[in-house]
Amino acid sequence: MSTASQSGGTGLTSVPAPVVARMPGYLQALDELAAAGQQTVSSEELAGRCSVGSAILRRDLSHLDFAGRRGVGYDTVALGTAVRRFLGLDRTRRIAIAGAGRLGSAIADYAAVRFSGFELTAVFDTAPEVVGTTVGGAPVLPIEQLPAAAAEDGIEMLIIAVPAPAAQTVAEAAVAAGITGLLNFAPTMVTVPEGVHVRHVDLASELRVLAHYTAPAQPAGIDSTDLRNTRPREHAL
Amino acid sequence: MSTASQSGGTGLTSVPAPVVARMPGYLQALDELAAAGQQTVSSEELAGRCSVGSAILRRDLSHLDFAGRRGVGYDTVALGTAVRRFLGLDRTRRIAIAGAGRLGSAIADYAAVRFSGFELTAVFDTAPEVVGTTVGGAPVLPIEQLPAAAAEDGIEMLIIAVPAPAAQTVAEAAVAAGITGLLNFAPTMVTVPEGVHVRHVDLASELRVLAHYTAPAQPAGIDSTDLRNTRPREHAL
DNA sequence: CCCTGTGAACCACTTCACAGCC
DNA sequence: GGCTGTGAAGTGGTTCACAGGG
Repeated sequence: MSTASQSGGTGLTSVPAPVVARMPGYLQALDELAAAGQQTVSSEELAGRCSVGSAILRRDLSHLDFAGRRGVGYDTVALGTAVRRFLGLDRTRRIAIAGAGRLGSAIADYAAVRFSGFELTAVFDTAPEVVGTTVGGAPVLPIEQLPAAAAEDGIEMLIIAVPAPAAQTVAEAAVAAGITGLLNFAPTMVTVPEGVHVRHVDLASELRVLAHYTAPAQPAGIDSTDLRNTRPREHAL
Repeated sequence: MSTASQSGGTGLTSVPAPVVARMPGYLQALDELAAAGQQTVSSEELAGRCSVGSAILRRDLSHLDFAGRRGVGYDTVALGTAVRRFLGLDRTRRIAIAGAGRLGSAIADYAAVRFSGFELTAVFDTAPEVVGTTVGGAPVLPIEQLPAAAAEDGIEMLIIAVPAPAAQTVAEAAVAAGITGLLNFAPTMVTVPEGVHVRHVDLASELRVLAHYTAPAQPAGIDSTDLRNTRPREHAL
């Protein structure tokens, strides 16, 4: 069985992954509403802003330790707080970036890194000419210092923005340093031991998926290049 | 939030969105295998490389106009061709980037943009000092020329890498120019008319989701430490 | 009434298991 | 024997619709 240990792990009732994935959207909308001075939202309105159905929004929120007011709606600030806590953002999370190249620098300067409950602690790189400089308000350190800096500053997450060949090595160093969350931008799959979370973000994949949806209808025609398979299976749809 | 809306104009895709999302992973693995000289793969081996089950891989491939050989496996090159066609990458797709800032430049230089079946045709920006330069091998043009360039060069997809406040405006210009696929990196939701596909890629959301999974168990409420590698490719940047 | 919260129905993707072909 | 392709069963997220509180 491949990935045998996948859902077993930490036993208890976990929140479905799709629900977790929607939470940041709710949080952003709530922050905007709160900033605009709106005190309450109905599930209908909030759902509309997030392009989801109101039923699913209500069910998602039922996973939170929070209740709305029937006949009224949700308190924007209080719900935002609840969602933040759910995401583990009720305290500031320390993050670092591996790779001070163009991508790493762009990410470092991206406001979200600093204003969404995160604190960029360091950027790691191997190139001597960038070590010692500052990127996105954080010092660029030699990658050898990752373990020490991670332990010292309590870094919990690492954004991997290095070339593909270096990604696995960086990931392993990060794991060894006690980091348990990786956001991998390198176009390579990294493997990590159980207990470490990796989210892989791949521009090429995204573009390719988009390409599928923007492709004109092409019924499989005679232009087919493979002639070796004698059975031209007809697909059901 | 990820794109779930398909229903392309011609009623083509009845292929489930999760299947489409996994195809790029198969393609990359197949390309690697083919480059390594391996002629056939079993579903077991290919699935292992993509961290999915072999059953799901076989079912995914059943959506293609392609057949493997029982007792042998799949021809790596031929299957790669079939997957490429499925993704609409059997012909080169023209793309452009809006925003020649750090992020836009990083994306433009990203090899995947050029070596995965895409051709970067132009980069658009408003800043006079960058217009006229070259980024990632493509000319930087004033954003006003988007419609003309899109029509002239047959641009089908646009990567939005502009500041959030400009994203919706850019999206509307793109739609008006006949572009039907948008990859939005701006931390804002853009709304488009039906028939246009948007994939939203949000670093802040990714980090927040990761924060949830790396958060220590919480006293009140539901702790969820869900390890499942749920959707290996969904968001990017 | 209005809007939330949720049991129950629904649907869609996943997984199993094996028939069919190599 | 090995491996694909697929009906059938299983699972889990979504949607419905209404009970229940303000």
